[in-house]
Amino acid sequence: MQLAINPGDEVPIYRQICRQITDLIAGGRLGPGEKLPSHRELAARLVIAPLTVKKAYDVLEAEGFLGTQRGRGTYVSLTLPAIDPALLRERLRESARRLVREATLGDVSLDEIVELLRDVTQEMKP
Amino acid sequence: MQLAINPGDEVPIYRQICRQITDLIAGGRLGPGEKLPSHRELAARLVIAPLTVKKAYDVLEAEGFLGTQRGRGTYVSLTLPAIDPALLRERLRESARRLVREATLGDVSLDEIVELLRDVTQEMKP
Amino acid sequence: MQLAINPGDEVPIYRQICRQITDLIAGGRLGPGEKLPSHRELAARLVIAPLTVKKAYDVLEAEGFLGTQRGRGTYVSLTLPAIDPALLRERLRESARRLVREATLGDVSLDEIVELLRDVTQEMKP
Amino acid sequence: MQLAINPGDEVPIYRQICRQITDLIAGGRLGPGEKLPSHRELAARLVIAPLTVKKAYDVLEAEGFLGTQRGRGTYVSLTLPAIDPALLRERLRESARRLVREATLGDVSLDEIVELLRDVTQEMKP
DNA sequence: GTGGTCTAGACCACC
DNA sequence: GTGGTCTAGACCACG
Repeated sequence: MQLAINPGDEVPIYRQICRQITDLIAGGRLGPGEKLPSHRELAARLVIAPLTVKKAYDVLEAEGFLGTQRGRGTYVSLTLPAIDPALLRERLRESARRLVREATLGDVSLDEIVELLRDVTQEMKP
Repeated sequence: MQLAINPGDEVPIYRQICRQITDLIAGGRLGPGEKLPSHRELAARLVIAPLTVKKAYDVLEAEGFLGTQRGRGTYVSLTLPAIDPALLRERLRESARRLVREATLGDVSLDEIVELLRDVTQEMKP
Repeated sequence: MQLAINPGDEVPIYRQICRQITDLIAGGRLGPGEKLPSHRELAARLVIAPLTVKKAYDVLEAEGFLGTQRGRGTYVSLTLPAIDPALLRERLRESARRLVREATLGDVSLDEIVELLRDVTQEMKP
Repeated sequence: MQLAINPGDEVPIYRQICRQITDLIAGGRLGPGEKLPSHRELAARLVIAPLTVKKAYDVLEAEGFLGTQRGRGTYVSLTLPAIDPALLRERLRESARRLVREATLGDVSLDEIVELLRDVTQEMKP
């Protein structure tokens, strides 16, 4: 598992980790039951404080993506969380609106956006 | 001009205001030269602190979307800011990635996303 | 709001706080929309580290009992979380089993247990 | 003897084992003098480390529920331990409080809880 | 002043 | 070794 964090970024480190791990899961590069590095090890690799990684793991566990077993480690959940369809729709709408807003301000056409989406999808698939 | 803010949201109130105003501009519902309500008035309408609206206006002015004329009020800039193409590309990519990530986790196909984008675009146009 | 924590206890401090706050909510002594003390203030009162209280608040927020607004404070949610009925049943069953087990080992009759439940209920109501 | 453990649970595995064995004793399904499987055998059956089962047996022996005879195995004690009444009362109170808390949050009436208790009691008797 | 994040370091329980 | 908890202290962003 390979993550890249950017300490100077506006989005907090622990959220960057969350985002990248859910990306890996969504892309199938992290499968159900797979073991993650211990929070200490990952912290050492990323050269950040262990608690920061642990917070990311905690959030993902609360959201149902990960499960931990004391003394044994942290694993990808066997059953990924079902999302409330109404909530999902609203989230997607908001993200779509954001994308369109940014595109409009930059004079980027809808077709170019669709192209970009395909590109990004390829990038994320395993 | 009609805005809706959500105090409990993760994104700060002043940014919610910024976002919605740029939305209105991008959608053409706020044209160049148009006058905005005073920050005090808008604050009263939204039931928040005037300083919060002021901060939003300040940010938008710094970004070139708005201009203020002392004693006369705040107006939409006559010439909207040109955005650094590289920065724009990166922002779009990130937003696209986010959309794809959410769609994948929710089992929503790319075609459905494209449909959603068209829908949202219609909604935002004046 | 008045809490009592026991640092030597087997159950972690932050969970003691969670438990007592949900108790207050369940008993109606903390109503929807009510403001909680800041995590720093509560920490000072309980003579523990602020982060410990914050963790409790974070957990309760993730569970839907509390909501926070940056710069303004932490409040009891206006809409308390709906619990999955199946999950609830299982939890209740497990708690009931535990109670019966302890009672059996101590030769306490079911009637005495019912009496105890009434007693405890009174104690928790406002 | 049939146990079910859940590695992902918040309560440690060795305590899950303790709890279930005391359950069996309290319910009469494990009588005084009865032989338990060796810790190695039980560990193999549960697919966990032998040391974990050993720890559970050790705790139960320390509490007086089990007795071991070197080279012969582990047995249920002929005389079950008397429990400190004050400690018992406090434990019962806490478990009762927990049950009431969960019931209140889930809008379950006290009568339904009493019904549930009778049900569970039946289930646990041999 | 309030919450949000990060750090460094400690001790414990579990497997 | 792993995760779980707690501390003391720092800096930032928000309202």
